[in-house]
Amino acid sequence: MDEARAIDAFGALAQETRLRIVRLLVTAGPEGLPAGVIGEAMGGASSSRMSFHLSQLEQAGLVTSRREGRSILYNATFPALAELIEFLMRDCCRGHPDVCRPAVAALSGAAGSEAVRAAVPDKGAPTSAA
Amino acid sequence: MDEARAIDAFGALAQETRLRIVRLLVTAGPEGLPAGVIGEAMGGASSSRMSFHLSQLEQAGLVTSRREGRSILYNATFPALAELIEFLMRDCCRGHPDVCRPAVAALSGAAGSEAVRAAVPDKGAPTSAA
DNA sequence: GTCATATCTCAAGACATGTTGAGATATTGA
DNA sequence: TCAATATCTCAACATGTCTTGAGATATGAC
Repeated sequence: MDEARAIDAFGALAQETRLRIVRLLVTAGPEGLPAGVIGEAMGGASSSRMSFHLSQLEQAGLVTSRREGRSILYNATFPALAELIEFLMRDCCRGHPDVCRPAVAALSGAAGSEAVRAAVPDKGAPTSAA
Repeated sequence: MDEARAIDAFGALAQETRLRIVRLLVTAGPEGLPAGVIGEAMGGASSSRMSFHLSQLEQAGLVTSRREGRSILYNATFPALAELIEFLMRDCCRGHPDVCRPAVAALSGAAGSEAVRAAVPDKGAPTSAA
């Protein structure tokens, strides 16, 4: 993911309604949800407001849409989310792998395991990264 | 990291100058850089422009500042970056751990290793997450 | 104290973003 | 074809963001 694309993605996520939409669609999985249901979940947002935010997310590449009958189903673009995470991690781990370890460790739930230490590279960065 | 804080952070990163500042400060490490040097690196941005963006980043918790002589040194807040990554991973891995694995794997540079598979939890999610 | 340096603060203007409401478009069923 | 449903598109408005330039503030050297 290049810088411009990351900026678009960050911008798309920097808004309450859109961030919630993404989280909702992530939990909804690959089947997706129709715009109307998403609007309901957003507290009964107007259709034009939904359309606006959904198109912003789609332009940013974070969701995709497909028509199914009368409805248009949206789903999260998981690869784009993964790339965004990777973009952030590259920035923040470049020379500071000890910073990313806690994030990965928190994910795994387990204590700072050997697995985590193995997953995050250690290029000999300082430990006082705070 | 809660939703509101994540939105602030995403908003702060959704701007070319600010994203570059963060990347610069990450590579600069814990010693940090003076505002003037950062401005130079941003193509000679005006001091008021720098001040604006740096204060945005500081409000979002992504950088911290301290005075040292005449200069004010800024450095990246690594824990905040790590929390942001964790926030994103939680969203995107909730039920879809196979999505986060590539990101972690890309970080480690190594092929999709056992270490990575161990670091990212597998709660029995579908594999067709795309 | 005075001066130079480094940075911040403030106000103004241009531009971008988010919301609303009215109306257009596509799909389905009677 | 007609009506109902689901969603999009557009224009208008309010609000927020970014840049600029002028001036204020803090620090250190003379």
